Amino acid sequence: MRLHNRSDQWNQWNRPGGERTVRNQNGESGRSDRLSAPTVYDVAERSGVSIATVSRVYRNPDSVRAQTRDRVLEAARALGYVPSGNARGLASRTTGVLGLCFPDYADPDAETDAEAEAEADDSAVMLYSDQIIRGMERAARRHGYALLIAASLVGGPESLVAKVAGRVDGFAVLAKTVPTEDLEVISRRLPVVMLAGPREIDHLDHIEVANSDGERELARHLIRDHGLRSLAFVGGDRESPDAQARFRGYQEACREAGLPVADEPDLRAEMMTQAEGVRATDALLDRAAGRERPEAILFANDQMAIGALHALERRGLRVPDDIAVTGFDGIPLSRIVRPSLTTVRQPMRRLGEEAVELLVRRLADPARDPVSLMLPVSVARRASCGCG
Amino acid sequence: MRLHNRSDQWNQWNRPGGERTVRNQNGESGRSDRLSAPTVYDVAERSGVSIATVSRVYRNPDSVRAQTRDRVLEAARALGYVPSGNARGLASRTTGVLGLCFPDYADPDAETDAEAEAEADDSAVMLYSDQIIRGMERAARRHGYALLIAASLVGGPESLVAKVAGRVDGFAVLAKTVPTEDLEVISRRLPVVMLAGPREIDHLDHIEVANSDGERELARHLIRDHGLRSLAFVGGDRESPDAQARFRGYQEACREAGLPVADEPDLRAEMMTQAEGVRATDALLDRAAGRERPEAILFANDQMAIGALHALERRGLRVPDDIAVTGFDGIPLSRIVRPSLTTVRQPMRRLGEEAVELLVRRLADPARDPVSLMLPVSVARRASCGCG
DNA sequence: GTGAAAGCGCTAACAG
DNA sequence: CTGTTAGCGCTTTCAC
Repeated sequence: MRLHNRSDQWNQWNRPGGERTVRNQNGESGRSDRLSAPTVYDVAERSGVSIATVSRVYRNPDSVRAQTRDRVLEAARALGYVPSGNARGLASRTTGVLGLCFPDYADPDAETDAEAEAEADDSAVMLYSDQIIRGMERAARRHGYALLIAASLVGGPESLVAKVAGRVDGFAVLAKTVPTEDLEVISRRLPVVMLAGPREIDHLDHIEVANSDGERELARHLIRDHGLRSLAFVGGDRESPDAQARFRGYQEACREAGLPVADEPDLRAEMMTQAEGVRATDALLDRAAGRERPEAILFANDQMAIGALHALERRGLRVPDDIAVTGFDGIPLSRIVRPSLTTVRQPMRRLGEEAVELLVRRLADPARDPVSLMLPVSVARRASCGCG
Repeated sequence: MRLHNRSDQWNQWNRPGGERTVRNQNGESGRSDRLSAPTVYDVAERSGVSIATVSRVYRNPDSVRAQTRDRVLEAARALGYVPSGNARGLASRTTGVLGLCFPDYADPDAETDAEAEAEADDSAVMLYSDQIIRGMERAARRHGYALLIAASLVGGPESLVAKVAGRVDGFAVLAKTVPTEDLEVISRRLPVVMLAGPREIDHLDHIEVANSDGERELARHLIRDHGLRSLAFVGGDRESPDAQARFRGYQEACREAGLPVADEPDLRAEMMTQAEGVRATDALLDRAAGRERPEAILFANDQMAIGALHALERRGLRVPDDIAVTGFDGIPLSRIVRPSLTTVRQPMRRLGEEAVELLVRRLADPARDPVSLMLPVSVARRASCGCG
């Protein structure tokens, strides 16, 4: 317990703002004043109340007599008082902010010209995180939170992730964004939810998308409804859990239907871009030159499928009459290309919303068991498979 | 100056974490520990250095001997230490975060089903802020900042804007988002940049888009290159500075060309949606029933123009042969519709990037004169005017 | 309903 | 290179 707490001492120790008062007495004001913003002390002094009351006016207005409150608010306005989120957070140990870390798809230093060119292709990728951001922002707002976003950037101990972690009450992480090791440490101190990837750390909440189910249903549709029997699958990076799961769904559908089950995708593309879709298609067709070509090519994402559409057109093959094509993701472009692309829609916006719900829920009850959600997807039957 | 500062006293006063140590001695650990996160004191103790050194390891790693640093880092890792952004911000008076306040386009409580339906139309609006967010996030990251976003929501003294303002080093505001009065107060304490609207407060930095120039050039193109002489303009809300400026550009082009200059748009639509575009088109054509119809309709945004495309098709009018149509904004959909829409592209992504640059610059030099940027736009000549 | 006291966890001179 | 010290501005019991 504290000794020597005579009032005069404490005023000096606890309220070193004596100089602030002097500054105000000097009549300084206006723009250049920005460096030393007014504090509760200034507002308290000007309105003749204690700092506690000023605080109450902002935290819980009803606990202060209306007259007092108005005096405080008026003083605050006159002074240009803006409560410091930092001080508030420090004292209350909450920030009122949720966070999102997502992968750094685009190089921030990229040439602006090249950007413009690449935008068409690029935008599909970006929309993924855009949608999640949108979903999170809305849900967060509904719960009274703001959203702090940062694309990941590897770094020293002072990485962006750490910065985010230190400024939020909890946050979501897109798969492959933050080193598992870091997450291990951070998640011991605040709620983290993993999005759209493997769970990695078992005590975390976690949301994934039904990749495998979606692809299985899509393949089933091709087999059962269109009677196709000779399919080919173009996968993605071996490391991508999404691409893996999609291939697994494809395998399952083949197995179910009594078709030969491939061990591996007929082809893999690392980046899963349109360009790679073109390449893959050409390779596949060249390879099948002698024999009969597949009746359908299933791609692990829309980008590649759209590339395939171009490649096939160039080769004079009609989609879906000569060959069917499908994608995965349900990016906006998929609805627009000709023929429109049959694909599996991912609920990205909802992913963001659910992430917030999970965070809010865990904040309310840190002891609850880790949750793992699997969001359903839906097959969009369009022209490229012979529907619509 | 402080009296009685004997070490034993000060340890007790300055480091009330004595209890924390006890807690650790109790051997508590694991998930439920989340409430009392480890601090610099814990890390310092465990690694046998002072808190200052711990701090240095994170702020300026090179100022600490490698061996010491590793000890600290190891202790931090073991403890699950995450630096508190709040404490850091409070002590250093900076947050390393920039903010963005944008309008609350979509009701966060909207039915999710209805949302899905509305998405097509909705997405155009949303993309506006999405693009800005994207631009800001990238630029912010490049400068080492994270981005805090929040759609505006009116409220008491504790509005979201205030929350954002209290947690960032500076922020951007989309026009019509924050009450000017609030901005007045806030901008006295930290840098604010106004985006895509009138400047409102004259000492603020401010970026707008060359609405008037764009529309003028577009109208010129119609008049000079396509030889059209009878034009109609469908505007937006009387209060919208954007819509106003676009109409002004249209007027200028008419004046230049010696055509009759309208005082008012031929028609106004408040919301500027596709549906209103349909309505406006029908109204315009019905009104002109007897007389000859205009050779072109210029809409204040793409949404309406796209609605017009539908309406015209329904009436059996061919675009651009029977009548030309133009929009404004350059939303993705404008490139996709048939005929593709001639429009004016807004550099929304760049808006976000420039906003960050302005903020960073002002942070570096608070005394510099307020800047007002006007971002150039470009006319996209496509099918709906008879080009492409 | 209001005030006084006691920190929240970190940074930032300033010494050594 | 490392430690000591003095706050940063606010929230929070506890008294009154």
